Amino acid sequence: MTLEQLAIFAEVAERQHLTQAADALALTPSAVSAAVRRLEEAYGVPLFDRIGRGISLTAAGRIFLEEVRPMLARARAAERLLGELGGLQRGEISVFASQTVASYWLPPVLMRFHAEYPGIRLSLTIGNTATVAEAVAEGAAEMGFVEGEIADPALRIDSLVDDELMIVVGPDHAFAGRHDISADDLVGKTAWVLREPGSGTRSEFEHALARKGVDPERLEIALELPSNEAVLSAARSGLCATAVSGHVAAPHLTTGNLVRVDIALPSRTFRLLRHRDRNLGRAAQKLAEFSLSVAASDPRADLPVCR
Amino acid sequence: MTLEQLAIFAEVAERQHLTQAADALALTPSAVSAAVRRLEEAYGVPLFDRIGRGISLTAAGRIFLEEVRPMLARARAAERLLGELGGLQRGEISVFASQTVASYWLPPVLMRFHAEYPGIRLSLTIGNTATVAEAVAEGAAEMGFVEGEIADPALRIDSLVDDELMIVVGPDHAFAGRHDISADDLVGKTAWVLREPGSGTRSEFEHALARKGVDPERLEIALELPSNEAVLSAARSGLCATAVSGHVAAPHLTTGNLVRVDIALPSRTFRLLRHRDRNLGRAAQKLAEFSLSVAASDPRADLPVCR
DNA sequence: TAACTTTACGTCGTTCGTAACAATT
DNA sequence: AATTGTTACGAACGACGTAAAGTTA
Repeated sequence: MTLEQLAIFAEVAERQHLTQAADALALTPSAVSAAVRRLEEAYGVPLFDRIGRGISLTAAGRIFLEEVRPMLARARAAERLLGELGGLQRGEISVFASQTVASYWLPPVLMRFHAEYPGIRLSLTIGNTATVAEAVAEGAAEMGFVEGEIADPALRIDSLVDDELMIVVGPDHAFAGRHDISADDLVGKTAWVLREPGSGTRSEFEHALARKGVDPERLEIALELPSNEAVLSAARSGLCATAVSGHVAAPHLTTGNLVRVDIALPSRTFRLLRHRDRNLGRAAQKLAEFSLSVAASDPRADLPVCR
Repeated sequence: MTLEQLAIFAEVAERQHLTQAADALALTPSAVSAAVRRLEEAYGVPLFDRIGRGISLTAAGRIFLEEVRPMLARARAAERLLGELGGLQRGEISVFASQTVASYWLPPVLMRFHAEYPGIRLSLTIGNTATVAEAVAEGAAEMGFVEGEIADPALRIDSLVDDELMIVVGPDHAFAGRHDISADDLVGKTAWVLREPGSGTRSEFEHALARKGVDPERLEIALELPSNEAVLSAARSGLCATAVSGHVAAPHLTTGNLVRVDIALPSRTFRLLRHRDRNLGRAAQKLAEFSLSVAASDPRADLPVCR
């Protein structure tokens, strides 16, 4: 039983006229006749009565037609879907990303992509760097976004934008506006509100301090909070300093709610992870290009006041 | 896009293993590989990633698989249906029949058929002789049952059983038990309750009387009733006579509720109508044979006391 | 005669299997 | 070395079109 046979059968059955059906199908009456006969003989069921010089459905044919019609509809739907999957009209992309990039840099990229290709469903899963890399390697994610270093031979890695870890304070804080803050001032001269231990931001900050010769243990930590927005709210009070990703701080710096402290911390890079061998669908490929071009257009576009 | 291609795709997709899928499909890996490739190239959509020495679904492939699975299920259902339509497990037979045969002789035949082939749906439509013949000629009915003569070159006609028109009265009626009733006695010696003008029974009765030299107009008609059971109920009172088909009267004669008057009226024949050229499905053909054999087994089987 | 379906037959394209090949574990 | 997927190629099969035949209105 072939889809073509069924389509031919349906066409003939609905027109009750073999020649007209043949025209509609762009076939010769001979081919149509043969196709119907094959279908009938394969199952031993007469579907049409050859009556006089015409043909008309048998009872079995009528019943079968009821089954065939919705089936052809499904087939056409599947065919259309397959075509759309090749184009950019339909699809589903699974993206894994680590905390910061998922929360700050990525959303506007995804939204812009969605605006351009509304038929593509995007699903974003947040995980740590290892989780993201594993998902991409296994194929659970089409692509991943992480901050920081990663090394996996199965992965193809592209740098996107630089992210600066920065120290911010409220405008009323003693550090605000000053350009002579040294690393040593970070201990004793201010209280700190930081992300919780285990978070990427916290560990990066501590490593950065250590590289500057400051023992993180000596910081006066007033509070540990489990979200970026929480520590920023605390800093806004002017009673403490905090350290966050530049992408996190950016919107607050532009409004003047927060002020950056003029101490350089090492920057890290957002990276795009793709599988080395696995082919991306056209949609996913487009999203990857999208991310790369957004990143390339201006690595600092989202950090207008970070200098 | 072929059903076979889809089946192959689904098999490979579900096993994530081309060779195993090939075994399951009784094909060579080569054929399976080629089939998948054809499907992919026809629509320009990579459905599998060839990764290492294995293959795994792409995102597009996963989505497509969700569409393909229910579709293959439908296809298999249609295929099964087609097979069953050829056998006697499924089907639908439309039968047209005229009043008397539809109401009395046919039902037990249909019930016996149904008991043997419960998967076959029977639909019975009642009409007059002309309606029935037309339905069969047009194909609206697989077969028809009528009483009396019919002539249509498109129809194949078989005689089934004889039906006697008979005069019946209640046991208290003056005619009951008498064997010396003549045709002339039918006028003036009893009141009549008859089926309405236009019914087959009424017109046949009047023609029969006319052939016996009795003017139907002279009958003392007390009441005209539109159903066989109604006239029989009236006759049971003993106050009138009536004329009905032997098949209609039979059950009442056996119980003694009614008595037949010993006057011979011409008999008519129940006939089976089939289209001369149109092929019956196996089920319908079986039903026709069924009717013929029931009729042949004993033409009087349903008329035990009609003599 | 005209309309319609079917049969006969040659041709072309598709799909299959065998066998060799390439790549991975 | 064994497993797995792919390519090359020849053979079998199926479907199509042309042309002719059979049937009916």
